Amino acid sequence: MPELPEVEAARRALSPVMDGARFTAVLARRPDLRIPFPRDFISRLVGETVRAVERRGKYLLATLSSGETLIMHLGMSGSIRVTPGSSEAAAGPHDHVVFQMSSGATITFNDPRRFGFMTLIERHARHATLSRLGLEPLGTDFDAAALARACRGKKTSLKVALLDQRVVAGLGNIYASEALHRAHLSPRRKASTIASRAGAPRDSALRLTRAIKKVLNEAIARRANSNDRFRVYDREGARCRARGCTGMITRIVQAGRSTFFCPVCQR
DNA sequence: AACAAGACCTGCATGC
DNA sequence: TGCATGCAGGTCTTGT
Repeated sequence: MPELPEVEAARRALSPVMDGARFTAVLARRPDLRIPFPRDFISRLVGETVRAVERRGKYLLATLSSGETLIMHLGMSGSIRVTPGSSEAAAGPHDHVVFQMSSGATITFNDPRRFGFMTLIERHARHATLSRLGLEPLGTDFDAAALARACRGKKTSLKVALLDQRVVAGLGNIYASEALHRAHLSPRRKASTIASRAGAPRDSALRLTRAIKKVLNEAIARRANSNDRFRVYDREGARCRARGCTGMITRIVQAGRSTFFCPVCQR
């Protein structure tokens, strides 16, 4: 499920019950998530106070008073439940981690496919993937010039480049397709074509940055991922929703993943 | 170095 | 009904 908007929604749910709160109990019910828990995961958490819950791309980061950071990733099917009061009895299938906080809340991490994980690190820079994440699409330094720079010289398709977390952090398979449609750019274009030879942003880069922000902000504002709101994702064979366009949404496979686009209005 | 393909794991929809 | 197949919103590793 989770791309940046869903992760941001999780952050906003966690922040009020975690910020300034202490871990009073930690339950790791199933040890074999994508990354195994570090040794002493529980003892390093219990008693610690959360300074803040932040998000970087699709990663949730809870900084602790000890200086360590709790990293949470929802993978493909992960979700986080926040319930008031102690509700250990409610732990169900695929509830892998349960936090009891001094704020009174119970936080439950559920993940059927177990592509998600939780771990503890001493410093952000120490985490290989985290330290290599690309532009934060809702951050202040995300603009056409930065995106063009990140795509310069890239021979992959635009869609595959947008999926690469080292280019833009947080876009996933749905919103990469949605942003490209909104920008009227073909997912098959070479990524480097949004920059001039010298690396300056073309008009397409400007349209794409605006489209990415718009698509993500709208999704955050509306919270739920209801399919009928998508312009292209999972709409193969349906009519293009772009103003004045009579095209039909097409599905292709790029880097092993479905891409949906309109071949008429996306060039 | 950059890219494609396969791997990880479970659940759901489809078709026979 | 049962069973097989293919697909899913993410990343990591392996091989070219």
